[in-house]
Amino acid sequence: MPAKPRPSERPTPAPRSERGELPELARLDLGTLERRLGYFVRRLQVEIFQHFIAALASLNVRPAQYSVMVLIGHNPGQPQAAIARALGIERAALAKMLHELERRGWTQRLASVRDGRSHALFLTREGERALAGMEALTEGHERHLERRLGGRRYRELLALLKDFG
Amino acid sequence: MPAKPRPSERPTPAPRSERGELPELARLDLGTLERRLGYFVRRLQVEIFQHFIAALASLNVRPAQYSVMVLIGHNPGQPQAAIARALGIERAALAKMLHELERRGWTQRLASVRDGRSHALFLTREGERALAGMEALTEGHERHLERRLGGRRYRELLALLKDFG
DNA sequence: TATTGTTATACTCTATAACTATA
DNA sequence: TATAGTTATAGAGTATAACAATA
Repeated sequence: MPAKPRPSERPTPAPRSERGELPELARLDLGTLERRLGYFVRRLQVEIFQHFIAALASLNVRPAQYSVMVLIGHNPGQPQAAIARALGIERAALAKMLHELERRGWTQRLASVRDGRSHALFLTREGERALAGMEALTEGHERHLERRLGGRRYRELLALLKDFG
Repeated sequence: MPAKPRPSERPTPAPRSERGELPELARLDLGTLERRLGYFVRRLQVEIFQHFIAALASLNVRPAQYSVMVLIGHNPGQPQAAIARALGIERAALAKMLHELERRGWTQRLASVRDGRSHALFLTREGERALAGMEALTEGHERHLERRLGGRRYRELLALLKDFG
């Protein structure tokens, strides 16, 4: 549904984009946002997460849950604090998430033999299977991003960010 | 506070980072997250937003509020729907935010003369001043990001993302 | 019929504090 | 005294549906 022109109600003419087209779709002026890295990073992150959630809708898995499953899968036996620290999330948030993952039968907490305070985390057999399913869907999601961004931009972004992080 | 080594409680040796150091700080294996653009974009976005919020703490302005102020400032007289669409946020969320911005005396809603349904948005005189303050602090924030990421990576990221969005 | 702005609801995320049990 | 895990709370962000007024 094509929108109608938006009225500018002041003598001050609303600035137009540099491309010179008519304001039919009201391409607004981003102003100083054009120079804010956070603005563009946020827009991209939101788009990526939305597509990720849709891609994994059949498993009803959110990005944060996926990242926890991956980390436990690659680091079995680690305590919760180590996982939380590695992902930059709060211990409290992780505890709540693990409750849910355990309820689904995907993760397991075993009392640590070396430190009575900590829980060693593992995936269950079923959790391994679920993770395999997530990885298959996530691969498809990643290939979608590659097409969406263009292979070159995708690779350059990944290299820049990975090198930094 | 240096942490102690984390126990791996299974025969399976926990994978270590490629850098060969001892697992004193338990650098965990990111596994397949190493190939997920969304993971790195999210980590960067969170770091940027945290610093932004701290940098503008004296004004108590959140990133979304700042982006709305900038857009209204550069596109005076636009209706709410146009602002919401340009920023990719919900009309409902914007309505709530404008309530707050209006309460602070920074924005103004005038009934549109051309469309009885819509409100033309403007910054007040005070809003213009507040925005100027935000821009000064945001510039400092942006220069911090440039140092943090390295000037080259900062510029490359901004160019890649801006060109895409 | 469709759109604008609004309100209400629900759910997720985040941040914080307080608590216990261990170290 | 510090840490690990837990619980509870509050706040922000997001998504959705419903509604009145207007187009």
